Amino acid sequence: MQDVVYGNKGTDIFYLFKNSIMIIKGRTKVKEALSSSDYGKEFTLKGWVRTRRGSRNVAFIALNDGSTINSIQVVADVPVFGEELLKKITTGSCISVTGVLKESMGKGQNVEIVANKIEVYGTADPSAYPLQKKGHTLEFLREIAHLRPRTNTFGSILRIRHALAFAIHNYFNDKGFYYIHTPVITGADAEGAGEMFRVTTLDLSNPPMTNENKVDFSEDFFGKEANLTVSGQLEAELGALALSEVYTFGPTFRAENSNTPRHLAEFWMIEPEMAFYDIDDNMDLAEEFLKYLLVYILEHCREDLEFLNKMYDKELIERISHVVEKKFERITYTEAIDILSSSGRNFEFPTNWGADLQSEHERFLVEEHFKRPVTITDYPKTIKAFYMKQNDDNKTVRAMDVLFPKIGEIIGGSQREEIMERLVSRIEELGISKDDLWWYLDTRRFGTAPHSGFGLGFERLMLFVTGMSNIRDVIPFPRTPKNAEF
RNA sequence: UCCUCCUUAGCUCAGUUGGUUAGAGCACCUGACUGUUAAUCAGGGGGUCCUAGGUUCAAGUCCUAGAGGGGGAGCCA
Repeated sequence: MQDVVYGNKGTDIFYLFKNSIMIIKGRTKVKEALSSSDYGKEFTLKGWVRTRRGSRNVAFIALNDGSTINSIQVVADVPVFGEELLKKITTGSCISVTGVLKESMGKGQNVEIVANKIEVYGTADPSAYPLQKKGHTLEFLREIAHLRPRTNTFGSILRIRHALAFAIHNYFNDKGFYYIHTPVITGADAEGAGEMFRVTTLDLSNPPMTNENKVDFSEDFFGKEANLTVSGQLEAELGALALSEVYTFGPTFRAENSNTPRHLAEFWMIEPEMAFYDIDDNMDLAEEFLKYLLVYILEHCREDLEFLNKMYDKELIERISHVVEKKFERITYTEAIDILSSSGRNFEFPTNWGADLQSEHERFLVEEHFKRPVTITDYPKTIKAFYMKQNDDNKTVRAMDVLFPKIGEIIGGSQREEIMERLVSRIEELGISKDDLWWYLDTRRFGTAPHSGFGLGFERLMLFVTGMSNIRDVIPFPRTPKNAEF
């Protein structure tokens, strides 16, 4: 690598680094080679073998290094390399190939590498290697999550996952938001967002006990009960009431016994929190944010999207584009109930004001009635969290849920209650311990401000963007009830 | 957690009213083949029928319980 000299033109430094990454120690990535037209030039490529086929005289090796969904065809003369070497090059093996780029004689690819030198880094016993050239079910691939990144499907998903995460940081950074790291271990037990995983170093077979015959957590590592976070929101609010606009993006844990294609015990959540935003500003941000991310993926992950569109979901790209183009519908909870009850539809669960909307209701609104994403606001306070801003009707709160086609609720958020008296009275009504939240309440005591925020489930968005139907297939190593393998 | 369906070869599945030695395609192995595209052709090996009980002369098949998985629901992101 060349020395990096800081100088007059910052952009030069960027390109210096960029080039040094494209070609590392003389290695070229498959993606670069495939888009090259330097016919006759020698390249060295390294990657994993997808298939090998051929005849007595010539072997064709499909080589993939994950830089793109496409594999490059390596052509090897059998007499030159010998059957002994070529025998080792089976599906799943890892090789280094040095050869000359040529226009392909065969159909199906534009360029190919005619090998001069092949080195086998690692063989993969074909009778034991679980991945075949044929397609596998997603259920089977879940059982071999350590190898599934080597498939076309999971290569695409992981590249899209990366791009989506990158786009999230990009969006917020450009907009002047600060990324803050909220704690993964929390002593606050009052968030009410679900069952929590306990964090402890106590000896579970012989824990210290109090006089009242309860486990004595004062002896535990933190001197009190501690859990894995179910949300970074309360801490994010602290950041927003100092830095104005912040966001979190980190792992979140829920110990709910949820066995569905939409729930994980460990998932990633994005939680922006903004001072001086009311509920309408919040909705505007959520819509712009989602559309930015979808456009980013459409522009940067085209080949992967086309693959997923072809193999799993024929309407994927069309659906994403549709959401980008349409203005999200905005209605209140009360309006939603009216639409549902006058729809003439026979729902399994009848609608009545005060009850939460069921999946079937959300699907009807999004997929049949409006045919576009719907943001529902002003829910009854009885079915929403304590921190949401109370409306003057004394019945509803300034909550907002964004509902997406196919996957339902993708964003849940609200304007927050910034008035101390109202917040405390709500906390007391719900029987939540005020003492545990002293630090949160201090923000309302000292320089409180109107503010809003929302939570976006990263894997839920991944479901929408990839067209996958099970959330276990959009995270590398899913954690669900009875499953923490790998 | 509830409802429902499923579990047979490495993978995907068939297996009739319970009845001899449990099958197929693909994969794998061997061989053939002058550039293949999920290569093709011929031959071969490969089974704890999820687990534990039970009914029966006889269970892959019927019954009970359990485990794992899919779909739906609830909780939610």
